[in-house]
Amino acid sequence: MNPIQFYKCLADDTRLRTLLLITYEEELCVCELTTALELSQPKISRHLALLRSSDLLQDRRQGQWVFYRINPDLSAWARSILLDTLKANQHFIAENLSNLIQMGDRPQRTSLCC
Amino acid sequence: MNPIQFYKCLADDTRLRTLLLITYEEELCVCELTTALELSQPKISRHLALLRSSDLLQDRRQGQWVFYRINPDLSAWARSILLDTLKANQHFIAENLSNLIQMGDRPQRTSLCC
DNA sequence: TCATTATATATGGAGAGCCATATATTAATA
DNA sequence: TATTAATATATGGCTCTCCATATATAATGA
Repeated sequence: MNPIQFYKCLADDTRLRTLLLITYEEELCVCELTTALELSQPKISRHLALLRSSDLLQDRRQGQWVFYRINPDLSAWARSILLDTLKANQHFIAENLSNLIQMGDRPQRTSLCC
Repeated sequence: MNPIQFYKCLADDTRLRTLLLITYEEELCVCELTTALELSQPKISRHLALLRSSDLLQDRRQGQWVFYRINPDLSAWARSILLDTLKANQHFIAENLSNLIQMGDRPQRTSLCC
């Protein structure tokens, strides 16, 4: 992971919040992110596309929903930095997490095992 | 330290190299940076001014030279991220460090103590 | 099964604002 | 006067955003 490209991804409000929320929640779909961030769906989708094409995020479709998670192949140091940033800045996404918790009708994840 | 502002500072080639070089060398002056990065002096100065006004760097004048170092009041998490980024990306600044080592007439630091 | 409609997500194109750079000049120190 | 560094200005390019539209899946009814 090229550090410049990595930090360009983190240097935008929408993208950093998205990355920290996904780091915290492990996996989120587009409609959950639009609710948490209170932003339009095309805007979210655009930034998700950038994060996907930069190999920071991985997506999987489940029915009508597309879920995003941190790319498991992302460099260890980059993953560490996301975690450290989250730990030191939990207040930064507090309101977004609150929006998420209050959201009704969150899509069910199909369990990946068992 | 606001994480967005912090990552905007890191999301530029000149600035990230500057920050990592200073993290490694502890303190560098503008003319050393121009040699290490092979860039024009106004370009370096402009980025240094941004890093200073964002409270990532601290400057001190010694004679005709101005030395920059990481602001000791920078948040611990932000300093950690600079260190971790350096550790994981030493190759990224290898050529710049090599330029610095080969530089003749590097200004003498007056020792701060003793 | 087929057609229709609704929901979820992605993308093309255009406009606006921001940022990095180059050049020229000024300031400060020796 | 020479060296080092900072700043002012103009310009080009990039990126964020918005709107409209396209695509994909699901649900409903005939």
